[in-house]
Amino acid sequence: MRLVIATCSVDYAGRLSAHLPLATRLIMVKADGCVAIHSDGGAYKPLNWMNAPNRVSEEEGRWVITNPKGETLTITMVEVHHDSAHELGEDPGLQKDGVEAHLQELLAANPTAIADDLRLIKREYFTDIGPVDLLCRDADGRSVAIEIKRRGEIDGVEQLTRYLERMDLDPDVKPVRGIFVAQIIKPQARVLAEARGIECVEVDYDELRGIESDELRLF
Amino acid sequence: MRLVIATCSVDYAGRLSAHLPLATRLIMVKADGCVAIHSDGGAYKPLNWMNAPNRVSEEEGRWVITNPKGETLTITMVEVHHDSAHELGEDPGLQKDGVEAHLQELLAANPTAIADDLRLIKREYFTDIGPVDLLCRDADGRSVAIEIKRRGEIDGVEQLTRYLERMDLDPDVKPVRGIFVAQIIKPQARVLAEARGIECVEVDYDELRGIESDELRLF
DNA sequence: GTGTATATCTCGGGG
DNA sequence: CCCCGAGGTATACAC
Repeated sequence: MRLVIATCSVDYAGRLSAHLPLATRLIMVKADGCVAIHSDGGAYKPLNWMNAPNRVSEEEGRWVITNPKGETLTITMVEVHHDSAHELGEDPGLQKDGVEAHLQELLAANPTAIADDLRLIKREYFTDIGPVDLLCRDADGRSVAIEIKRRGEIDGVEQLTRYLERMDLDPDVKPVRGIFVAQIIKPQARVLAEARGIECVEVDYDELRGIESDELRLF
Repeated sequence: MRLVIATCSVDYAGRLSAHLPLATRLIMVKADGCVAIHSDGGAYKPLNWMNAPNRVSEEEGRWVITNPKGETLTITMVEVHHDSAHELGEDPGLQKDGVEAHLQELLAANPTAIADDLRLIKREYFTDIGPVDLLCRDADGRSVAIEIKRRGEIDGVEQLTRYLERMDLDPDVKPVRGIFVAQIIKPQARVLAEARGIECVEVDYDELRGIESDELRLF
């Protein structure tokens, strides 16, 4: 990784045009060639950047970085205050716990935590407009499409609505019951869901993990 | 801005849990206190971070960064390879051209670029579920709701659908005509839009800018 | 503060 | 390659 502190101006031309007036900034060049220009504040997002793959042409006081789409990032250097390179090596990568996929796994294993008459038919059931998180059947033999979110907002209701709309085109499964499941469901999302006949269920991640480990303990 | 290259492991506990095994990484601390941990590849997004405002407790070989929500980022340092600080000063900030707002301005000034019988009634017309980008009227006196995107995808169609649904509740404006406008409309979005009776129009930003400057030239 | 929409979103997975 | 969905999304802006 190369770290350059320089007084520079920057221009990006690509999906939009963006210009940075002259100021002192950090230019970070990673081993894969990606370049990011950071100011001394404003969260982790750089002011300007160019992802790998790209080609860097480094001339006297002027770097031009071009990617395969023809987008360019031009850095005009007025003064370089610091320039160092560091060997970092490969990164083993980030391990996450508590994302939607885990919630989906737990609920697939315990669909009765959503409604007590559900049994799982398929995880990631593919319609032609996208995958339904869980497809279940209820005690009446009806198909139940379940959309799972960590946070239940309007987007998720729209997503489930699209799937229901699509599945209802098949007379064999129609009418499909819809359930929107999340750790927290925002009031607006709840209103929209219920107006469309979609049930809302809030679940607790830690509690589900508890159920899971209780079941494991039985073996 | 402080730049530290260190062999470290990192743990984040907050909205989810995330762990970084021991490796050599860049730790960037900005003047506003935000901390970002970068590997030597993988675009501009750090592996882990903590935005300002936060509190940093820096002990021997162990940094604990806590934010007001109680989320914590713990960095366990095994070896520090580099540690430098740099005065960058204020950044004048990024100037952008070509974002959705500009497209909206251009189309508000030239609604006939969308359909030749349109005249503008209101930009950012507020319904109680959100703002319609442009509200126009056509030659037949019908209300026309226009949603503008740089890239036309399914989300935008859903958004416009919600507005149309809402506006159709008012018998005085019903039925409202909907037009989805974007520089590029993805096939899926087009299918969904047309299935819902929403027209699709692709526009060219540079061409619109041309129209605009031609009109200015007339004065 | 909540709610809504944008983003050069980034990133990963599947066809 | 594109499409689609998740994200500790972040960020800006209106109410």
